Amino acid sequence: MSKLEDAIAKMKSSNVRITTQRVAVLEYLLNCEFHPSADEIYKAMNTRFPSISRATIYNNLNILCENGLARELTFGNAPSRFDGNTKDHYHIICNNCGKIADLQYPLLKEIEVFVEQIAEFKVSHHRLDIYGKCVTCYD
Amino acid sequence: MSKLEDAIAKMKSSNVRITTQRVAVLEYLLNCEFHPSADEIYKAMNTRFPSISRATIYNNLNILCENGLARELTFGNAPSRFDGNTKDHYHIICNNCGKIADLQYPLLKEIEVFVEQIAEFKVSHHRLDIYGKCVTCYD
DNA sequence: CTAAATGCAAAAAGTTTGCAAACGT
DNA sequence: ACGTTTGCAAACTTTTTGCATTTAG
Repeated sequence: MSKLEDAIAKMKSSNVRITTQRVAVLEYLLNCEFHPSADEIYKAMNTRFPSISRATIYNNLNILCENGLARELTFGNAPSRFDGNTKDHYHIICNNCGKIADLQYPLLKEIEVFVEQIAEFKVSHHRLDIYGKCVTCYD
Repeated sequence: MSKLEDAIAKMKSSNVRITTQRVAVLEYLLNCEFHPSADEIYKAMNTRFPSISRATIYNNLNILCENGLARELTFGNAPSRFDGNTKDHYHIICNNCGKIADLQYPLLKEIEVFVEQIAEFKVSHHRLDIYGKCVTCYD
């Protein structure tokens, strides 16, 4: 079962309607080797669906994220990036060119345990981003 | 030497001009027991300076951040929050009410070392946020 | 005196919303 | 058929910019 078929099955079981545009956005995210912005997704979709609207892109991205089929990566005032990889992982971000790379690292469960102990707080998840300069950006 | 005097000394040595509004923003941040947005800072300043402009707030926040006297905490499409505490620390954020608490935890140097080893990447810093529900927000 | 900061208004950028028409189930 | 999604335009929010006036050093 391909990742796309798997994701479509997930949509069906969550009663998320299978529309052409929605599947196209999902497929694009699953096969994307970088972390696209809504606008980049819009432009990519635009070649196949010349009349697609940005609102449709945003709407579908939100629905996919709400249903665990994509992740939104927010970066301050910069446009959000989207990630079709919903497995837990961290990110490495270049301060200079903005490139985002995935970082596989053992999940920091101990910090979550610590927080639940010291604070009266029920942890749901955490986010870790490493900033710096990528190879192509340092002298 | 108070935190404010200390910060003003830092401004002088960085050739950052000491204006009434700038010092007021800085003082507000240093004494603020929460993490205010630009708008909250604007409203607080507005009582003392009825004609202050949002542009002045943003301008000063940017200058303070650029000079290491404040930190901007970005949260996606939600307005940025500002932190007068420039010592390294993490944050705990409530998914429900949005409240932000400081988290003192030993800095994760080992992850930075790891990233520099596996990736060709010069790390400058990292950010870690813990999400979940605060006491007042869980049943 | 000079360069930077202020206040104002307008612009910019990203995202959301309202609505009629089209579509999925 | 029904309710959801689409596409369009307009609205909205946060932040930035341009510019004349004021202020700090």
